[in-house]
Amino acid sequence: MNTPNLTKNQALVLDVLSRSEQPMSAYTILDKLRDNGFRAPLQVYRALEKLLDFGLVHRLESLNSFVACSHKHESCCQHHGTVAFAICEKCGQVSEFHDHAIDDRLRGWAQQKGFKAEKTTIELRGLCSACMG
Amino acid sequence: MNTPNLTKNQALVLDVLSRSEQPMSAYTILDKLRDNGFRAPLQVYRALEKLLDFGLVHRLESLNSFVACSHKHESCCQHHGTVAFAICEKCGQVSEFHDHAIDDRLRGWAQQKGFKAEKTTIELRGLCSACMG
DNA sequence: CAATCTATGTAATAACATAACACGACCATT
DNA sequence: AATGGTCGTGTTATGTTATTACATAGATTG
Ligand SMILES: [Zn+2]
Ligand SMILES: [Zn+2]
Ligand SMILES: [Zn+2]
Ligand SMILES: [Zn+2]
Repeated sequence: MNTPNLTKNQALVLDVLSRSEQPMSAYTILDKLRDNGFRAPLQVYRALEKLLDFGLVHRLESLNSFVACSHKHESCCQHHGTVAFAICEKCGQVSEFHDHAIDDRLRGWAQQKGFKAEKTTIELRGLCSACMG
Repeated sequence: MNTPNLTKNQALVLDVLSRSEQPMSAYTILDKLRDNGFRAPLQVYRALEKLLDFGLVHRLESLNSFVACSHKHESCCQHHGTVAFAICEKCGQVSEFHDHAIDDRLRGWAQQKGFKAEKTTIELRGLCSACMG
């Protein structure tokens, strides 16, 4: 999916997410954008839907929250395939990474089972190095 | 975690989940158990919490739903480490599997980054072989 | 018995997400 | 210019998922 020009609301939502150190729920984003005229959850959800399509934002399923993609300038490949997330329970920091070996294993399983995967979620919850005692 | 005797409510919830072909939300479980005296969501959530602890039930994060564990009698290992799920969008069927190579890769990444993973979620959404055109 | 722990019941509320309808901007075709 | 279509938007209401707070009852134990 290529990334066309963003609309006003999309740009606002992406901006808020990009500045955040932590994942944000749709309602947290809404609160941050009240001063910009946001009044209702749908304004956030509609923007998020597009940003997810464009690959500019990821949804963390285990958190019902969203993060800006941090994969952009990586050397190994252009458009990421499956992305994995490590989420610190304490400080909330999210590390986005991908691993082609894991992709391969999952693809192999799917092929063998005749399963056609449209979307893959990989999320680690735990403690980041900075937060470990 | 060893599995002690289940309480009445835990047994009811596990029974409903075990009979289901598909994952169930807490509220769907609640509806199924109205005739057994269930009146409030908390009765379900409390039972689920314990069943998750015991490893008898898994939560599907991308669905906000729950399935009974189907990993019990597998040959390769006793207690599963990380479990992955393939979820058919059409028929709802869930296949639970695990892959030690994936575990190893994730463990390797975590070790390298100093991340201590407490819980890992792997979910594939797509179409099962029976549902593909 | 008193203290404590666990399971339970109930009501209220919080948090997350979508449906339905309306309106205006934009653009292509006529 | 008028028509129709798509898209983004605004607003209200509603649906779905999960938790907080408080109360009760039974089992356990010192
Ligand atoms: Zn890559
Ligand atoms: Zn941390
Ligand atoms: Zn195994
Ligand atoms: Zn299917």
